Amino acid sequence: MSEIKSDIHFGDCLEILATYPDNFFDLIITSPPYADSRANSYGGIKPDDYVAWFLPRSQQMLRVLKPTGTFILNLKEKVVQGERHTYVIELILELRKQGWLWTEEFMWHKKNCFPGKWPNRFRDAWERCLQFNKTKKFNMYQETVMVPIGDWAKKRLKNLSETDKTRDTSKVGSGFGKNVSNWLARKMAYPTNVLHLATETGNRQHSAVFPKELPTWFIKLFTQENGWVLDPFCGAGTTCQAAQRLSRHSVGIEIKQEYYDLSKANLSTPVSTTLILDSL
Amino acid sequence: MSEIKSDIHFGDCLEILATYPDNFFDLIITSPPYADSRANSYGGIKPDDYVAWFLPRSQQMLRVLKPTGTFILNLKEKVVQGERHTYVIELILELRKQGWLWTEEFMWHKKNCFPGKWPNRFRDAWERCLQFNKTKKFNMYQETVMVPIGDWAKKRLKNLSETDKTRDTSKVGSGFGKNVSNWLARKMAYPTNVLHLATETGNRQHSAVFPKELPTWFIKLFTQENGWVLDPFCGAGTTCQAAQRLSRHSVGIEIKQEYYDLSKANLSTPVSTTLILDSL
DNA sequence: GTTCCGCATGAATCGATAG
DNA sequence: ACTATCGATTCATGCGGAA
Repeated sequence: MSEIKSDIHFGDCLEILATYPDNFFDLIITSPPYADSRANSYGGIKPDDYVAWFLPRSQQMLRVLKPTGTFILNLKEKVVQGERHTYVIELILELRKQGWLWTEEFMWHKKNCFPGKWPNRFRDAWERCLQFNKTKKFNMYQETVMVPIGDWAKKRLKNLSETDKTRDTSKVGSGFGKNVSNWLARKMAYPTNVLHLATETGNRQHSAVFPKELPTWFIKLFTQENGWVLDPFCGAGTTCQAAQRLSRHSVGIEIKQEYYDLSKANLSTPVSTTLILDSL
Repeated sequence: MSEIKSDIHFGDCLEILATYPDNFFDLIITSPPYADSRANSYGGIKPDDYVAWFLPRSQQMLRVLKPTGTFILNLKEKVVQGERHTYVIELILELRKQGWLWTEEFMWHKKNCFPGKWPNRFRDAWERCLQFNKTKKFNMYQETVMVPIGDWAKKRLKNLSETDKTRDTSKVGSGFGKNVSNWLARKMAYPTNVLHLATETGNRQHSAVFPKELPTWFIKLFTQENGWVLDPFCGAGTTCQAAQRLSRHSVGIEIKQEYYDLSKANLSTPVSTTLILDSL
Protein backbone atom coordinates (compact mmCIF):
# COMPACT_ATOMS: atom_id res chain seq x y z
CA MET A 1 0.00 0.00 0.00
CA SER A 2 1.45 3.30 -1.07
CA GLU A 3 1.73 6.11 1.39
CA ILE A 4 -1.09 8.61 1.52
CA LYS A 5 -0.05 12.24 1.47
CA SER A 6 -1.92 14.85 3.49
CA ASP A 7 -0.56 18.35 3.15
CA ILE A 8 -1.84 21.39 4.99
CA HIS A 9 -0.75 24.79 3.75
CA PHE A 10 -0.87 28.04 5.68
CA GLY A 11 -2.04 30.98 3.60
CA ASP A 12 -4.58 32.24 1.10
CA CYS A 13 -5.65 29.61 -1.40
CA LEU A 14 -5.40 32.22 -4.14
CA GLU A 15 -1.61 32.20 -3.74
CA ILE A 16 -1.08 28.62 -2.59
CA LEU A 17 -3.00 27.15 -5.51
CA ALA A 18 -0.84 29.09 -7.96
CA THR A 19 1.99 26.72 -7.01
CA TYR A 20 0.02 23.65 -8.14
CA PRO A 21 -0.01 22.37 -11.71
CA ASP A 22 -3.01 22.26 -14.04
CA ASN A 23 -5.42 19.31 -13.95
CA PHE A 24 -4.10 17.95 -10.69
CA PHE A 25 -7.05 17.26 -8.37
CA ASP A 26 -9.87 14.76 -8.71
CA LEU A 27 -12.15 16.52 -6.27
CA ILE A 28 -12.39 19.95 -4.72
CA ILE A 29 -14.76 20.05 -1.80
CA THR A 30 -15.02 22.97 0.53
CA SER A 31 -17.20 24.94 2.86
CA PRO A 32 -15.79 28.43 2.38
CA PRO A 33 -16.21 31.20 4.91
CA TYR A 34 -19.76 32.40 4.57
CA ALA A 35 -20.36 36.03 3.89
CA ASP A 36 -20.37 37.75 7.22
CA SER A 37 -20.32 41.20 8.57
CA ARG A 38 -18.13 40.14 11.47
CA ALA A 39 -14.60 41.34 10.86
CA ASN A 40 -12.90 38.74 13.01
CA SER A 41 -13.51 35.30 11.63
CA TYR A 42 -12.07 35.09 8.13
CA GLY A 43 -11.33 38.60 7.15
CA GLY A 44 -15.09 39.11 7.22
CA ILE A 45 -16.19 39.17 3.58
CA LYS A 46 -19.25 41.32 3.20
CA PRO A 47 -22.20 39.75 1.37
CA ASP A 48 -22.06 42.35 -1.38
CA ASP A 49 -18.36 41.67 -1.92
CA TYR A 50 -18.60 37.91 -1.76
CA VAL A 51 -18.78 37.07 -5.47
CA ALA A 52 -15.90 39.37 -6.37
CA TRP A 53 -13.83 37.85 -3.57
CA PHE A 54 -14.61 34.29 -4.62
CA LEU A 55 -14.11 34.43 -8.37
CA PRO A 56 -10.30 34.72 -8.58
CA ARG A 57 -10.05 31.78 -6.21
CA SER A 58 -12.50 29.65 -8.18
CA GLN A 59 -10.46 30.55 -11.28
CA GLN A 60 -7.47 28.81 -9.70
CA MET A 61 -9.66 25.88 -8.69
CA LEU A 62 -10.87 25.53 -12.27
CA ARG A 63 -7.27 25.35 -13.41
CA VAL A 64 -6.03 22.75 -10.93
CA LEU A 65 -9.06 20.46 -11.29
CA LYS A 66 -8.83 17.55 -13.68
CA PRO A 67 -11.26 17.54 -16.63
CA THR A 68 -12.87 14.46 -15.07
CA GLY A 69 -12.95 16.07 -11.64
CA THR A 70 -15.73 17.62 -9.57
CA PHE A 71 -16.06 20.73 -7.44
CA ILE A 72 -18.46 20.57 -4.49
CA LEU A 73 -19.28 23.90 -2.90
CA ASN A 74 -21.11 23.81 0.43
CA LEU A 75 -22.70 27.19 0.92
CA LYS A 76 -25.78 28.91 2.28
CA GLU A 77 -26.86 32.50 1.96
CA LYS A 78 -27.26 34.62 5.03
CA VAL A 79 -30.29 36.65 5.98
CA VAL A 80 -29.56 40.33 5.47
CA GLN A 81 -32.19 42.86 6.47
CA GLY A 82 -34.94 40.29 6.52
CA GLU A 83 -34.13 38.81 3.12
CA ARG A 84 -32.06 35.92 1.89
CA HIS A 85 -29.07 37.55 0.25
CA THR A 86 -28.52 36.76 -3.40
CA TYR A 87 -24.76 36.28 -3.39
CA VAL A 88 -24.98 32.51 -3.68
CA ILE A 89 -27.22 32.46 -6.72
CA GLU A 90 -25.24 35.29 -8.26
CA LEU A 91 -22.13 33.24 -7.66
CA ILE A 92 -23.66 30.30 -9.53
CA LEU A 93 -24.29 32.51 -12.56
CA GLU A 94 -20.77 33.96 -12.44
CA LEU A 95 -19.13 30.57 -12.04
CA ARG A 96 -20.88 29.44 -15.20
CA LYS A 97 -19.52 32.46 -17.01
CA GLN A 98 -16.10 31.47 -15.70
CA GLY A 99 -16.41 28.14 -17.45
CA TRP A 100 -17.87 25.86 -14.79
CA LEU A 101 -20.82 23.60 -15.54
CA TRP A 102 -23.51 23.70 -12.85
CA THR A 103 -24.25 20.01 -12.88
CA GLU A 104 -26.36 19.56 -9.79
CA GLU A 105 -27.44 20.99 -6.47
CA PHE A 106 -27.38 18.53 -3.61
CA MET A 107 -29.30 19.31 -0.50
CA TRP A 108 -27.79 18.81 2.91
CA HIS A 109 -30.64 18.43 5.35
CA LYS A 110 -29.27 19.28 8.80
CA LYS A 111 -31.15 16.94 11.05
CA ASN A 112 -30.14 18.82 14.19
CA CYS A 113 -30.09 22.40 13.09
CA PHE A 114 -29.33 25.32 15.32
CA PRO A 115 -32.11 26.05 17.82
CA GLY A 116 -33.83 29.39 17.96
CA LYS A 117 -37.06 31.24 17.31
CA TRP A 118 -37.80 34.34 15.28
CA PRO A 119 -41.12 36.04 14.59
CA ASN A 120 -40.80 35.90 10.82
CA ARG A 121 -38.87 32.73 9.99
CA PHE A 122 -38.21 29.20 11.12
CA ARG A 123 -34.93 27.51 11.90
CA ASP A 124 -32.73 26.96 8.86
CA ALA A 125 -32.26 23.22 8.44
CA TRP A 126 -30.62 22.89 5.04
CA GLU A 127 -27.60 23.99 3.06
CA ARG A 128 -26.68 23.81 -0.58
CA CYS A 129 -23.96 21.48 -1.87
CA LEU A 130 -23.45 22.82 -5.36
CA GLN A 131 -21.81 20.51 -7.87
CA PHE A 132 -19.70 22.06 -10.62
CA ASN A 133 -17.69 20.34 -13.30
CA LYS A 134 -15.25 21.24 -16.04
CA THR A 135 -16.73 18.80 -18.54
CA LYS A 136 -19.78 16.59 -18.88
CA LYS A 137 -17.61 13.51 -18.71
CA PHE A 138 -16.71 13.52 -15.06
CA ASN A 139 -16.02 10.50 -12.91
CA MET A 140 -18.77 9.26 -10.61
CA TYR A 141 -18.63 6.04 -8.63
CA GLN A 142 -22.26 5.61 -7.64
CA GLU A 143 -21.97 2.12 -6.25
CA THR A 144 -19.79 3.32 -3.38
CA VAL A 145 -22.59 5.25 -1.72
CA MET A 146 -25.55 2.94 -2.16
CA VAL A 147 -27.97 2.70 0.73
CA PRO A 148 -30.11 -0.15 2.04
CA ILE A 149 -33.40 -0.44 0.25
CA GLY A 150 -36.59 0.36 2.13
CA ASP A 151 -38.67 -2.19 3.96
CA TRP A 152 -41.34 -1.99 1.32
CA ALA A 153 -39.10 -4.08 -0.90
CA LYS A 154 -39.55 -7.22 1.13
CA LYS A 155 -43.19 -7.36 0.24
CA ARG A 156 -42.81 -5.77 -3.14
CA LEU A 157 -40.29 -8.20 -4.48
CA LYS A 158 -42.14 -11.34 -3.56
CA ASN A 159 -44.19 -11.16 -6.68
CA LEU A 160 -43.63 -9.12 -9.77
CA SER A 161 -46.66 -7.27 -11.07
CA GLU A 162 -47.82 -7.25 -14.65
CA THR A 163 -46.78 -3.65 -14.81
CA ASP A 164 -43.23 -4.51 -13.95
CA LYS A 165 -43.18 -7.15 -16.62
CA THR A 166 -44.60 -4.95 -19.31
CA ARG A 167 -42.56 -1.96 -18.26
CA ASP A 168 -39.36 -3.91 -18.20
CA THR A 169 -39.96 -5.80 -21.38
CA SER A 170 -41.10 -3.62 -24.19
CA LYS A 171 -39.25 -6.06 -26.38
CA VAL A 172 -41.02 -9.27 -25.45
CA GLY A 173 -39.27 -10.93 -22.61
CA SER A 174 -35.82 -11.15 -24.01
CA GLY A 175 -34.28 -8.97 -21.35
CA PHE A 176 -36.85 -9.92 -18.78
CA GLY A 177 -35.12 -12.78 -17.05
CA LYS A 178 -32.06 -10.73 -16.39
CA ASN A 179 -34.05 -7.89 -14.89
CA VAL A 180 -35.95 -10.17 -12.59
CA SER A 181 -32.84 -11.67 -11.12
CA ASN A 182 -31.39 -8.23 -10.63
CA TRP A 183 -34.41 -7.09 -8.73
CA LEU A 184 -34.61 -10.12 -6.54
CA ALA A 185 -30.96 -9.91 -5.60
CA ARG A 186 -31.14 -6.24 -4.83
CA LYS A 187 -30.75 -5.14 -1.27
CA MET A 188 -29.28 -1.72 -1.93
CA ALA A 189 -30.59 1.31 -3.76
CA TYR A 190 -28.94 4.39 -5.19
CA PRO A 191 -29.36 7.46 -3.00
CA THR A 192 -31.03 10.71 -4.00
CA ASN A 193 -29.61 14.22 -4.11
CA VAL A 194 -30.79 14.86 -0.54
CA LEU A 195 -28.34 14.08 2.27
CA HIS A 196 -29.65 13.64 5.79
CA LEU A 197 -26.80 14.34 8.15
CA ALA A 198 -26.55 15.79 11.62
CA THR A 199 -24.13 18.59 12.27
CA GLU A 200 -21.24 17.87 14.58
CA THR A 201 -21.80 19.64 17.81
CA GLY A 202 -18.72 18.51 19.65
CA ASN A 203 -16.14 20.70 17.98
CA ARG A 204 -16.16 24.18 19.37
CA GLN A 205 -12.79 25.21 18.05
CA HIS A 206 -14.04 25.86 14.55
CA SER A 207 -17.49 27.23 14.02
CA ALA A 208 -18.15 26.20 10.44
CA VAL A 209 -17.29 22.52 10.32
CA PHE A 210 -19.43 20.23 8.32
CA PRO A 211 -19.85 16.71 9.62
CA LYS A 212 -17.20 14.26 8.51
CA GLU A 213 -19.85 12.23 6.72
CA LEU A 214 -20.36 15.03 4.24
CA PRO A 215 -16.86 15.09 2.67
CA THR A 216 -16.67 11.33 3.14
CA TRP A 217 -19.77 10.82 1.00
CA PHE A 218 -18.56 13.06 -1.81
CA ILE A 219 -15.01 11.70 -1.69
CA LYS A 220 -16.30 8.16 -2.13
CA LEU A 221 -18.68 9.29 -4.85
CA PHE A 222 -16.22 11.26 -6.98
CA THR A 223 -12.76 9.76 -6.34
CA GLN A 224 -11.01 6.44 -6.09
CA GLU A 225 -8.21 5.35 -3.80
CA ASN A 226 -5.00 7.33 -4.27
CA GLY A 227 -6.92 10.15 -5.91
CA TRP A 228 -6.24 13.77 -4.98
CA VAL A 229 -8.65 15.85 -2.90
CA LEU A 230 -8.42 19.59 -2.27
CA ASP A 231 -10.10 21.74 0.36
CA PRO A 232 -9.00 25.35 -0.24
CA PHE A 233 -10.70 26.55 2.96
CA CYS A 234 -10.03 23.55 5.13
CA GLY A 235 -10.74 25.00 8.54
CA ALA A 236 -10.22 22.30 11.13
CA GLY A 237 -9.18 19.87 8.40
CA THR A 238 -12.28 17.72 8.29
CA THR A 239 -11.99 17.10 4.56
CA CYS A 240 -8.35 16.06 4.79
CA GLN A 241 -9.09 13.72 7.65
CA ALA A 242 -11.88 12.11 5.68
CA ALA A 243 -9.63 11.77 2.63
CA GLN A 244 -6.86 10.21 4.68
CA ARG A 245 -9.20 7.65 6.19
CA LEU A 246 -10.39 6.75 2.70
CA SER A 247 -6.82 6.44 1.37
CA ARG A 248 -6.99 9.51 -0.82
CA HIS A 249 -4.22 12.09 -1.01
CA SER A 250 -5.32 15.50 0.15
CA VAL A 251 -4.31 19.13 0.22
CA GLY A 252 -5.81 21.55 2.69
CA ILE A 253 -5.31 25.30 2.76
CA GLU A 254 -6.15 27.53 5.69
CA ILE A 255 -5.46 31.21 6.22
CA LYS A 256 -6.11 31.40 9.96
CA GLN A 257 -3.20 30.39 12.15
CA GLU A 258 -5.27 28.68 14.83
CA TYR A 259 -7.27 26.58 12.36
CA TYR A 260 -4.09 25.73 10.48
CA ASP A 261 -2.54 24.48 13.69
CA LEU A 262 -5.70 22.57 14.47
CA SER A 263 -5.71 20.93 11.05
CA LYS A 264 -2.12 19.80 11.46
CA ALA A 265 -2.90 18.37 14.87
CA ASN A 266 -6.00 16.59 13.66
CA LEU A 267 -4.16 14.96 10.78
CA SER A 268 -1.42 13.62 13.00
CA THR A 269 -4.01 11.58 14.84
CA PRO A 270 -3.43 7.91 14.04
CA VAL A 271 -5.72 6.51 11.41
CA SER A 272 -8.40 4.47 13.05
CA THR A 273 -9.24 0.93 12.04
CA THR A 274 -12.64 1.99 10.77
CA LEU A 275 -10.94 2.49 7.44
CA ILE A 276 -12.12 -0.86 6.25
CA LEU A 277 -15.69 -0.01 7.02
CA ASP A 278 -15.59 3.39 5.37
CA SER A 279 -14.23 2.01 2.16
CA LEU A 280 -17.02 -0.52 1.92
CA MET B 1 -70.09 30.69 10.54
CA SER B 2 -69.87 32.80 7.41
CA GLU B 3 -69.89 31.13 4.06
CA ILE B 4 -66.55 30.32 2.50
CA LYS B 5 -66.14 31.32 -1.12
CA SER B 6 -64.19 29.18 -3.55
CA ASP B 7 -64.03 30.56 -7.05
CA ILE B 8 -62.37 28.87 -9.98
CA HIS B 9 -61.73 30.94 -13.09
CA PHE B 10 -61.05 29.63 -16.57
CA GLY B 11 -58.31 31.52 -18.38
CA ASP B 12 -54.84 33.02 -18.17
CA CYS B 13 -54.07 34.47 -14.76
CA LEU B 14 -52.49 37.46 -16.50
CA GLU B 15 -55.94 38.55 -17.63
CA ILE B 16 -58.07 37.18 -14.81
CA LEU B 17 -56.00 38.86 -12.12
CA ALA B 18 -56.46 42.22 -13.83
CA THR B 19 -60.09 42.08 -12.71
CA TYR B 20 -59.13 41.89 -9.03
CA PRO B 21 -58.46 44.94 -6.85
CA ASP B 22 -55.14 45.89 -5.29
CA ASN B 23 -54.11 44.42 -1.93
CA PHE B 24 -56.77 41.74 -1.94
CA PHE B 25 -55.13 38.39 -1.10
CA ASP B 26 -53.45 37.22 2.09
CA LEU B 27 -51.56 34.40 0.43
CA ILE B 28 -50.60 33.44 -3.08
CA ILE B 29 -49.38 29.89 -3.32
CA THR B 30 -48.83 28.15 -6.58
CA SER B 31 -46.92 25.54 -8.45
CA PRO B 32 -46.73 27.01 -11.94
CA PRO B 33 -46.07 24.85 -14.98
CA TYR B 34 -42.40 24.04 -14.96
CA ALA B 35 -40.38 24.90 -18.00
CA ASP B 36 -40.98 22.47 -20.85
CA SER B 37 -42.92 20.02 -18.75
CA ARG B 38 -46.53 19.35 -19.52
CA ALA B 39 -45.65 20.62 -22.97
CA ASN B 40 -48.79 19.15 -24.42
CA SER B 41 -51.13 20.74 -21.95
CA TYR B 42 -49.59 24.15 -21.39
CA GLY B 43 -47.73 24.92 -24.55
CA GLY B 44 -44.42 24.07 -22.96
CA ILE B 45 -42.59 27.25 -22.03
CA LYS B 46 -38.95 26.90 -23.04
CA PRO B 47 -36.44 27.23 -20.20
CA ASP B 48 -34.81 30.23 -21.86
CA ASP B 49 -38.18 31.98 -22.14
CA TYR B 50 -39.43 31.14 -18.67
CA VAL B 51 -38.50 34.35 -16.84
CA ALA B 52 -39.96 36.58 -19.52
CA TRP B 53 -43.14 34.53 -19.45
CA PHE B 54 -43.46 34.68 -15.69
CA LEU B 55 -42.70 38.32 -14.93
CA PRO B 56 -45.89 39.99 -16.22
CA ARG B 57 -47.91 37.49 -14.23
CA SER B 58 -45.93 38.05 -11.04
CA GLN B 59 -46.45 41.77 -11.61
CA GLN B 60 -50.18 41.21 -11.25
CA MET B 61 -49.63 39.00 -8.22
CA LEU B 62 -47.60 41.73 -6.59
CA ARG B 63 -50.46 44.13 -7.10
CA VAL B 64 -53.26 41.96 -5.74
CA LEU B 65 -51.32 40.76 -2.68
CA LYS B 66 -51.84 42.57 0.60
CA PRO B 67 -48.78 44.32 2.10
CA THR B 68 -48.96 41.81 4.95
CA GLY B 69 -49.36 38.89 2.56
CA THR B 70 -47.01 36.20 1.34
CA PHE B 71 -46.26 34.61 -2.03
CA ILE B 72 -45.09 30.98 -2.04
CA LEU B 73 -43.66 29.74 -5.32
CA ASN B 74 -43.08 26.01 -5.71
CA LEU B 75 -40.61 25.46 -8.52
CA LYS B 76 -37.66 23.35 -9.61
CA GLU B 77 -35.25 23.72 -12.48
CA LYS B 78 -34.88 20.91 -14.95
CA VAL B 79 -31.72 19.46 -16.38
CA VAL B 80 -30.79 20.81 -19.80
CA GLN B 81 -27.82 19.31 -21.59
CA GLY B 82 -26.36 17.85 -18.42
CA GLU B 83 -26.66 21.04 -16.38
CA ARG B 84 -29.24 22.45 -14.03
CA HIS B 85 -30.81 25.31 -15.93
CA THR B 86 -30.56 28.74 -14.34
CA TYR B 87 -34.04 30.07 -15.01
CA VAL B 88 -35.20 29.64 -11.44
CA ILE B 89 -32.35 31.56 -9.85
CA GLU B 90 -32.58 34.17 -12.58
CA LEU B 91 -36.27 34.47 -11.77
CA ILE B 92 -35.43 35.15 -8.12
CA LEU B 93 -33.17 38.01 -9.14
CA GLU B 94 -35.78 39.44 -11.50
CA LEU B 95 -38.58 39.17 -8.97
CA ARG B 96 -36.50 41.23 -6.55
CA LYS B 97 -36.05 43.88 -9.23
CA GLN B 98 -39.82 43.82 -9.65
CA GLY B 99 -40.23 44.77 -6.02
CA TRP B 100 -40.56 41.44 -4.24
CA LEU B 101 -38.56 40.64 -1.13
CA TRP B 102 -36.98 37.18 -1.20
CA THR B 103 -37.64 36.33 2.40
CA GLU B 104 -36.91 32.62 2.57
CA GLU B 105 -36.45 29.42 0.65
CA PHE B 106 -38.27 26.43 2.07
CA MET B 107 -37.18 23.01 1.01
CA TRP B 108 -39.70 20.38 0.04
CA HIS B 109 -38.08 16.98 0.44
CA LYS B 110 -39.98 14.58 -1.81
CA LYS B 111 -39.84 11.31 0.03
CA ASN B 112 -40.99 9.35 -2.99
CA CYS B 113 -39.16 10.93 -5.86
CA PHE B 114 -39.19 9.65 -9.42
CA PRO B 115 -37.09 6.52 -9.91
CA GLY B 116 -34.34 6.19 -12.41
CA LYS B 117 -30.62 5.77 -12.84
CA TRP B 118 -28.17 7.79 -14.83
CA PRO B 119 -24.41 7.64 -15.08
CA ASN B 120 -23.90 11.21 -13.91
CA ARG B 121 -26.62 12.07 -11.41
CA PHE B 122 -28.91 10.71 -8.74
CA ARG B 123 -32.65 10.97 -8.40
CA ASP B 124 -33.96 14.45 -7.70
CA ALA B 125 -35.71 14.40 -4.34
CA TRP B 126 -36.33 18.05 -3.54
CA GLU B 127 -38.05 21.17 -4.80
CA ARG B 128 -37.88 24.80 -3.86
CA CYS B 129 -40.70 26.63 -2.11
CA LEU B 130 -39.62 30.22 -2.47
CA GLN B 131 -41.15 32.75 -0.11
CA PHE B 132 -41.59 36.31 -1.35
CA ASN B 133 -43.16 39.29 0.40
CA LYS B 134 -44.15 42.83 -0.36
CA THR B 135 -42.96 44.18 3.00
CA LYS B 136 -40.96 42.96 5.96
CA LYS B 137 -44.05 43.15 8.14
CA PHE B 138 -45.93 40.15 6.88
CA ASN B 139 -48.28 37.97 8.88
CA MET B 140 -47.01 34.62 10.14
CA TYR B 141 -48.88 32.35 12.51
CA GLN B 142 -46.18 29.96 13.60
CA GLU B 143 -48.15 28.19 16.33
CA THR B 144 -50.54 26.71 13.78
CA VAL B 145 -47.92 24.44 12.25
CA MET B 146 -46.08 23.18 15.31
CA VAL B 147 -44.95 19.60 15.00
CA PRO B 148 -44.49 16.74 17.43
CA ILE B 149 -40.98 16.21 18.68
CA GLY B 150 -39.32 13.18 17.19
CA ASP B 151 -40.49 10.51 14.83
CA TRP B 152 -42.11 8.41 17.51
CA ALA B 153 -44.41 11.31 18.27
CA LYS B 154 -45.39 11.74 14.64
CA LYS B 155 -46.82 8.27 14.53
CA ARG B 156 -48.71 8.90 17.70
CA LEU B 157 -50.24 12.05 16.30
CA LYS B 158 -51.40 10.26 13.21
CA ASN B 159 -53.16 7.68 15.32
CA LEU B 160 -54.65 10.35 17.50
CA SER B 161 -55.97 12.14 14.49
CA GLU B 162 -58.00 9.12 13.52
CA THR B 163 -59.28 8.85 17.04
CA ASP B 164 -60.26 12.47 17.09
CA LYS B 165 -62.21 12.14 13.88
CA THR B 166 -64.20 9.31 15.37
CA ARG B 167 -64.80 11.20 18.56
CA ASP B 168 -66.06 14.20 16.67
CA THR B 169 -68.82 12.23 15.00
CA SER B 170 -69.73 9.84 17.77
CA LYS B 171 -69.61 12.38 20.62
CA VAL B 172 -67.85 10.10 23.04
CA GLY B 173 -64.59 10.20 24.92
CA SER B 174 -64.38 13.91 25.61
CA GLY B 175 -62.16 13.41 28.62
CA PHE B 176 -59.72 11.49 26.53
CA GLY B 177 -59.55 14.31 24.04
CA LYS B 178 -58.69 16.75 26.75
CA ASN B 179 -55.77 14.65 27.88
CA VAL B 180 -54.61 14.36 24.35
CA SER B 181 -54.38 18.08 23.80
CA ASN B 182 -52.49 18.58 27.02
CA TRP B 183 -50.08 15.87 26.11
CA LEU B 184 -49.60 17.33 22.67
CA ALA B 185 -48.91 20.82 23.95
CA ARG B 186 -45.88 19.58 25.84
CA LYS B 187 -44.54 17.66 22.91
CA MET B 188 -44.75 20.23 20.15
CA ALA B 189 -41.96 22.27 18.63
CA TYR B 190 -41.67 24.80 15.87
CA PRO B 191 -40.79 23.25 12.53
CA THR B 192 -37.80 24.08 10.35
CA ASN B 193 -37.74 25.30 6.78
CA VAL B 194 -37.55 21.72 5.49
CA LEU B 195 -40.81 19.91 4.67
CA HIS B 196 -40.85 16.15 4.34
CA LEU B 197 -43.79 15.17 2.17
CA ALA B 198 -44.51 12.47 -0.38
CA THR B 199 -46.02 13.34 -3.72
CA GLU B 200 -49.48 12.02 -4.42
CA THR B 201 -49.24 9.23 -6.91
CA GLY B 202 -52.81 8.10 -6.96
CA ASN B 203 -54.28 10.99 -8.95
CA ARG B 204 -54.52 9.96 -12.55
CA GLN B 205 -56.27 13.06 -13.75
CA HIS B 206 -53.51 15.57 -13.23
CA SER B 207 -49.84 14.85 -13.67
CA ALA B 208 -48.48 17.37 -11.23
CA VAL B 209 -50.49 17.65 -8.06
CA PHE B 210 -48.51 18.63 -5.05
CA PRO B 211 -49.59 16.87 -1.89
CA LYS B 212 -52.49 18.51 -0.10
CA GLU B 213 -50.30 18.91 2.97
CA LEU B 214 -48.12 21.42 1.17
CA PRO B 215 -50.71 24.17 0.58
CA THR B 216 -52.36 23.24 3.86
CA TRP B 217 -49.14 23.92 5.75
CA PHE B 218 -48.55 27.32 4.14
CA ILE B 219 -52.21 28.36 4.38
CA LYS B 220 -52.19 27.70 8.11
CA LEU B 221 -48.85 29.44 8.49
CA PHE B 222 -49.65 32.63 6.58
CA THR B 223 -53.43 33.14 6.83
CA GLN B 224 -56.24 33.07 9.35
CA GLU B 225 -59.82 31.90 8.93
CA ASN B 226 -61.79 33.89 6.36
CA GLY B 227 -58.57 35.08 4.76
CA TRP B 228 -58.16 35.05 0.98
CA VAL B 229 -55.93 32.58 -0.84
CA LEU B 230 -54.99 32.67 -4.53
CA ASP B 231 -53.56 29.97 -6.77
CA PRO B 232 -53.02 31.48 -10.23
CA PHE B 233 -52.06 28.08 -11.72
CA CYS B 234 -54.42 25.91 -9.74
CA GLY B 235 -54.34 22.75 -11.83
CA ALA B 236 -56.55 20.16 -10.18
CA GLY B 237 -57.53 22.66 -7.50
CA THR B 238 -55.54 21.23 -4.62
CA THR B 239 -54.84 24.65 -3.12
CA CYS B 240 -58.50 25.69 -3.22
CA GLN B 241 -59.57 22.42 -1.64
CA ALA B 242 -57.09 22.92 1.15
CA ALA B 243 -58.24 26.50 1.67
CA GLN B 244 -61.87 25.44 1.76
CA ARG B 245 -61.19 22.79 4.37
CA LEU B 246 -59.40 25.38 6.47
CA SER B 247 -62.24 27.92 6.14
CA ARG B 248 -60.33 30.31 3.95
CA HIS B 249 -61.77 31.95 0.86
CA SER B 250 -59.92 31.02 -2.28
CA VAL B 251 -59.55 31.91 -5.93
CA GLY B 252 -58.11 29.48 -8.41
CA ILE B 253 -57.22 30.18 -12.02
CA GLU B 254 -56.63 27.52 -14.63
CA ILE B 255 -56.04 27.90 -18.34
CA LYS B 256 -56.57 24.30 -19.33
CA GLN B 257 -60.18 23.22 -19.82
CA GLU B 258 -59.88 19.74 -18.39
CA TYR B 259 -58.07 20.86 -15.25
CA TYR B 260 -60.56 23.68 -14.83
CA ASP B 261 -63.39 21.18 -14.95
CA LEU B 262 -61.51 18.94 -12.55
CA SER B 263 -61.03 21.80 -10.11
CA LYS B 264 -64.71 22.62 -10.17
CA ALA B 265 -65.58 19.00 -9.56
CA ASN B 266 -63.09 18.62 -6.74
CA LEU B 267 -64.40 21.68 -4.96
CA SER B 268 -67.97 20.46 -5.05
CA THR B 269 -66.93 17.49 -2.92
CA PRO B 270 -68.51 17.85 0.51
CA VAL B 271 -66.22 19.28 3.16
CA SER B 272 -65.07 16.58 5.50
CA THR B 273 -65.28 16.83 9.25
CA THR B 274 -61.53 16.81 9.66
CA LEU B 275 -61.69 20.57 9.51
CA ILE B 276 -61.51 20.79 13.27
CA LEU B 277 -58.30 18.85 13.38
CA ASP B 278 -56.65 20.73 10.58
CA SER B 279 -57.18 24.05 12.27
CA LEU B 280 -55.57 22.79 15.46
C1' DG C 1 -62.56 -3.59 12.04
C1' DT C 2 -57.76 -4.34 11.62
C1' DT C 3 -53.75 -5.77 9.19
C1' DC C 4 -51.55 -7.34 5.28
C1' DC C 5 -50.42 -7.39 0.65
C1' DG C 6 -50.62 -6.45 -4.42
C1' DC C 7 -50.07 -2.90 -7.57
C1' DA C 8 -50.11 1.41 -10.54
C1' DT C 9 -47.80 5.52 -11.07
C1' DG C 10 -45.23 9.78 -10.59
C1' DA C 11 -42.80 18.01 -12.64
C1' DA C 12 -37.08 12.43 -14.55
C1' DT C 13 -32.93 11.87 -17.45
C1' DC C 14 -29.76 9.83 -20.69
C1' DG C 15 -28.30 7.93 -24.95
C1' DA C 16 -29.44 6.00 -29.23
C1' DT C 17 -32.01 6.24 -33.27
C1' DA C 18 -34.74 8.56 -36.65
C1' DG C 19 -36.14 12.66 -39.47
C1' DA D 1 -25.34 19.46 -37.80
C1' DC D 2 -29.32 19.78 -35.23
C1' DT D 3 -33.88 18.57 -33.35
C1' DA D 4 -37.46 15.15 -32.16
C1' DT D 5 -38.90 10.84 -30.54
C1' DC D 6 -38.35 6.59 -27.95
C1' DG D 7 -36.65 2.89 -24.96
C1' DA D 8 -34.29 1.79 -20.67
C1' DT D 9 -33.59 2.55 -16.10
C1' DT D 10 -35.57 2.78 -11.09
C1' DC D 11 -37.96 3.45 -5.89
C1' DA D 12 -41.48 4.71 -2.51
C1' DT D 13 -46.16 5.59 -1.54
C1' DG D 14 -51.17 5.37 -1.01
C1' DC D 15 -55.01 2.95 -2.36
C1' DG D 16 -58.05 -0.85 -2.56
C1' DG D 17 -59.00 -5.57 -2.02
C1' DA D 18 -58.09 -9.74 0.63
C1' DA D 19 -57.10 -12.38 4.81
